[in-house]
Amino acid sequence: MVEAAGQLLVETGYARASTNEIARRAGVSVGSLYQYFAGKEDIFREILQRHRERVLPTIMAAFARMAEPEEDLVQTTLDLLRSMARVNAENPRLMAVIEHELGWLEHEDDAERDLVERLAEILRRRHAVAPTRIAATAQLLIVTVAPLSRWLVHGKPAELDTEILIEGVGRMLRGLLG
Amino acid sequence: MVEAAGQLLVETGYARASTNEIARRAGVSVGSLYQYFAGKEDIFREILQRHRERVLPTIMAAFARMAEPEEDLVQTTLDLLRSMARVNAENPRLMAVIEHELGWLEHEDDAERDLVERLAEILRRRHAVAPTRIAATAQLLIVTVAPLSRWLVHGKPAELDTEILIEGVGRMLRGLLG
Amino acid sequence: MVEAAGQLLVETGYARASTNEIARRAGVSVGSLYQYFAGKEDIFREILQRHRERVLPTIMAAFARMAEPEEDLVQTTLDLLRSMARVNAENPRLMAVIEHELGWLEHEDDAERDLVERLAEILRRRHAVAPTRIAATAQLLIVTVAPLSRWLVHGKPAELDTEILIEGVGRMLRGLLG
Amino acid sequence: MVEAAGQLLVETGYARASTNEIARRAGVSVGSLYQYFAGKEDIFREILQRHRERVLPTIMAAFARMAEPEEDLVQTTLDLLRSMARVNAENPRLMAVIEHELGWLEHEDDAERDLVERLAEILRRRHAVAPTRIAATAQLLIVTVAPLSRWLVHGKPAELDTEILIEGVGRMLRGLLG
DNA sequence: GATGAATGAGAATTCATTCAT
DNA sequence: CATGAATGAATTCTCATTCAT
Repeated sequence: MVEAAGQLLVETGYARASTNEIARRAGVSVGSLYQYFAGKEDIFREILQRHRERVLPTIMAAFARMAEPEEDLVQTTLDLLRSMARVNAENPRLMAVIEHELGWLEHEDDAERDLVERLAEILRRRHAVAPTRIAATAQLLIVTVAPLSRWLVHGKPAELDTEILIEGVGRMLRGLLG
Repeated sequence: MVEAAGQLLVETGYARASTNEIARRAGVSVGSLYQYFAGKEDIFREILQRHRERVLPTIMAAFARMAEPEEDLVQTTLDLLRSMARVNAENPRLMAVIEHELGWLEHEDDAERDLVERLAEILRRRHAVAPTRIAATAQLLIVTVAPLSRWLVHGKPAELDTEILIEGVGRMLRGLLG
Repeated sequence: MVEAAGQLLVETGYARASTNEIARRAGVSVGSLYQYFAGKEDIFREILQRHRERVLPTIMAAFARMAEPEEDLVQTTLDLLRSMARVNAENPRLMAVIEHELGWLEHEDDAERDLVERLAEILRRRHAVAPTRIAATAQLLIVTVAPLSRWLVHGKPAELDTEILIEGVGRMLRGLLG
Repeated sequence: MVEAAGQLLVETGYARASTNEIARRAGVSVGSLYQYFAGKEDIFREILQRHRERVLPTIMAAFARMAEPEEDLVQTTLDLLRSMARVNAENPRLMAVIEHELGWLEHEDDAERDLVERLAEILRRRHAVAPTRIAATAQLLIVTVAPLSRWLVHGKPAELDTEILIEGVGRMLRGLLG
């Protein structure tokens, strides 16, 4: 059902994705759909939820490595970027549309705030940057890496080599963290 | 009329902004609206268009300064970031909604591609980076600065100081361009 | 629902017969109407269809009699004319409006072609006319009888006696077939 | 203007032929259109009117010949049929649509009634048929020849030879007229 | 729990007609 | 007379949601 909704979201957009059609594609009745979801929005909130659950472990794994003092911060961040790009690549169209069309139904940067908090904690423990700059640096990392990972998948022109881009990002990160 | 549409977009979102209500607010009849716009989408496309026309001069002015060899590339880029944030700040709610709700009707690839091209030309003339890295660097600058400028206005937590963030961006840029 | 549409068609014509009003008269919601019909045209196409299904058995029965060698061709054709006039007379207003207003949505060529074919076969088996004239004669019969049967019901001036007219048609048929 | 309306009538049908589009095609403003016509219906009534004015002289000429005792009634009627078919052939699509779509805006069989009257008078003077059958015969002739002439132009299958059909009609007429 | 027909408010869009310029 | 922008009532059609079976 959520899958059917995802398909339709990609094909027609949120507005034209009707609950009846979602149910039809999922091979259930509209009635059943309303047994499991409170309404149309709720289905797409679930899509968002699953998206986060898919992405979060990747980020957490990267954070775990970043927390290790012997790991290079820049390298692990670039690895994170690569991982995120890989996750996005699983269903690039869907990921793109989730970003484009489902933004309005989340008030909760809670998740993002939490990530920033964790990253700040890591920077603090590793004495990676001056204490006054920790919060801003953590934010900047999150705010920069996320759009980049999406763009790498569905925005990047084909003629641009990914590794050269990643190397450029590495320079940016070294400037920020160095 | 476009103004009325913008207001409604902010207040109710794209889906609930009806053409009849837009016309009513603009003080004209629906018929007139359809004399000037091909349909609902078209009105909002116009909003997008005006948005771009509002933003482009700012970018072009910054590019002009970047092209001057005596200007510091990083400083002018940060100025660009500040200018864009200022433009976005003129009507933060509208900008936010344009981001969140109107993404699906833009195919602004051409516009962005053009910007990247101009920026690449500047980097080339200033010998700012190695020739092999020009394209990637230009892309990275655009892809990084654009979301940042938006985020500074409608995503940034209030407790974070803008200047510290900008300084962080400065470090990233110096890393990239240095 | 089709009945309600028929009523409205008679009362107001195709253009002024709105889907909402049709639904209201049928005692259902517009939504239901659109669950069963693809659109406005579709409802009226169904009216046409039912009309044909009502008329066809009459024609087929007459054809069956015409196929019998012992039956008089002219008499059975006149009987067909009378039957068709009777069918049209069941709801003369509706038949008239179907003629006048629904012509543009029929491509009944196939149905008519089939009738001509069957009639030609009958003429051939009965050696009613010279082989070279069979096709033309069958066509002529169909093309002449059909409008006549309609005209008898909703075109004929009241002061004209039907039987005298039918007798006249008999003369024509005898001329054609004799 | 009437020409533009005729074109549109053929291309889109009465319902979709808008006054604005008619004016545009005619190269005048809607305002002007309403200076010359009382409304949409009026334009199409004019089309009907011109249609009749185009057809009537042909019929009258044939009637004049029929009135001559030395002319063969059947032959002149067949000539009329040929002439009418020729008139229809000038713009077959338009003639067909006029019949199909504009029927509802004429209450006036006055014109037809007049024709029947004249034909009856001719039959009476020529003693062509028994007095009791004059009215019915005249009607039958009109009612049969009119649809036939239209059908010859826009309904007749290409593989059917016109002259064989006309010959068949001749037989019918000879049967009818004695 | 599942079903899916029924609902009907609400949306987008059209177009005959008017009237100030 | 000509113009054509403006009008807005009316129409077609959609779709989230309900509820009796």
